[in-house]
Amino acid sequence: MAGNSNGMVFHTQIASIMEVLANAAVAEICKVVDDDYAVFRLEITQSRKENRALRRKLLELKVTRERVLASRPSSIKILDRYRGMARGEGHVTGGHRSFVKPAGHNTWRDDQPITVDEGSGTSTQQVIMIESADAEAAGPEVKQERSEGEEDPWHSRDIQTVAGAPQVATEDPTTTPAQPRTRRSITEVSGTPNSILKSETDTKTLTVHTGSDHRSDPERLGLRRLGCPPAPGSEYLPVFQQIQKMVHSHGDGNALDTEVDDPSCSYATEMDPGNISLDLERQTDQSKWDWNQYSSSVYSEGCLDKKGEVIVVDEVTVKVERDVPPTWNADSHQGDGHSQGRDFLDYRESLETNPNVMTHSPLHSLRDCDLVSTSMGHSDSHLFDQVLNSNDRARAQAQGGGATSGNSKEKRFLCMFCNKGFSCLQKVEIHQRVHTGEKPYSCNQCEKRFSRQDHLKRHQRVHTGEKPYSCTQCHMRFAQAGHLKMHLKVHTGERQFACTHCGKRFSERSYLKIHQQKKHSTL
DNA sequence: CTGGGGATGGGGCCC
DNA sequence: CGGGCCCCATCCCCA
Repeated sequence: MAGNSNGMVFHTQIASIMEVLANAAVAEICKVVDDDYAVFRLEITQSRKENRALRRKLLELKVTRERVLASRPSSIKILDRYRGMARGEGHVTGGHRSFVKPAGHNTWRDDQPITVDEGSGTSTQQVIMIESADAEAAGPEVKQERSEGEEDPWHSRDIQTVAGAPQVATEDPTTTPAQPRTRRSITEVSGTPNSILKSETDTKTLTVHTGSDHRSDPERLGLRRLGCPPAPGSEYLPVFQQIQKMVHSHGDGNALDTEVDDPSCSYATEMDPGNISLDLERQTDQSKWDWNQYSSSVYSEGCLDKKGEVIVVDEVTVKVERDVPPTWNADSHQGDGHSQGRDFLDYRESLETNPNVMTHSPLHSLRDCDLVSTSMGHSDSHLFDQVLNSNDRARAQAQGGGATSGNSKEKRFLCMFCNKGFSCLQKVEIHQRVHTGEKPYSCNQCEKRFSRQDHLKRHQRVHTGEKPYSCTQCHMRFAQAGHLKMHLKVHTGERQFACTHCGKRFSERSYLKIHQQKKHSTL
């Protein structure tokens, strides 16, 4: 019995000890979880605080910008002119007074790289200008815009707990296991149906997601090569305007706030970081980069104004994704072989292998523009550092005697994007509009824009009904010589394009091509 | 499906 | 050098 009694006491003691240990373990686990959760909440809180600060800064910036614009009659003149142009397609949506494309375009039109949103206290825009100084290190080339006195959030992140959140005694923000984050310029757009900014958070990944099927775009041709890469050879890289973020998470896009407001950790709390709202999908809208907007802003209708040439990229929608290295998303351009992002990659690749890039770019005068500097995080800087370093390398190589031949008849002016050679500066500048999407010449009757003046004139025959080319065989008249030439084949019965597979002949190469695609696509 | 017309993009050349 | 034109290619729309 005594043994049993001792055994009972022993078991009781063991049970007691076990209970104490279990309680201690649970308490420890709870503490750890609470701490982690607190850290997470602090991250979110900090993000919100940063966003608020950034928003205030942007508002201040906007006010300053308005003052600047108000003091610049020429700028306002351009703005007003464009508003007149844009009355057909530009809409003032909600409180955001901005020129937007028709529904489904998700592009903005601005008269200047710096655009003022009127009538909305919440609408802000921010402009990124990547300034590539000659032979300078890539780092300083990317300017970080900060308000005065604002410290780098990476280095100075004051931890603040939200009411109701568990207190964390002394968490060193710099040593917290928080995910590295990247501050980005944020454009908050309110009232723009296709440009909804759900919330603002930091982002880790800059994803340029393009690849729109321009066929589905009513203004497809105008958007065809929008958002092409910045000019690597230019002293000033393009201005990325309206870096807009769309934060999506768990359906409603407000999950971040929801998560933040969640009750603090407890025994029952399951923390699944992967399911927390930081797990945000990237999603960018198509046809985001409309260099035409820039064109119409810089140039008057059908008139090329060389002043203030900049390259503007509208609306790069950036979303948040965890653990993804900064990269240009080349996989997101399915269905469009000429996607903008792909262009950027191509251009980067070409830079790497282009020893003769010369710097003949209309972007050179960018320095004359009083642009707002950039606000980019280091991941972005890293991204563009690659570009800029490539740019510098290419430029250095060019200066080293790559393509500077003394023979003026040589095609020594190389396109900085595709390395194609041209005999004179003007040609290469015009050609580079292929890459930049710059369309300085706009039709004053239908808002269409063109990269070349002769194309504009040719287009305007559509409105005038002028058909100077008439068929001598019939009464058909055509606006273009090529149309007449093609038409003449109707009379001659010429079918010079034969299918190599079945022998069928066609009058036009395009017919043959379609035929082969449909009939012999498997060959 | 094919053909025709319209429109646009881009290069080259001429004046 | 800039404007203009020619030419070609491509795509879209429609009958």
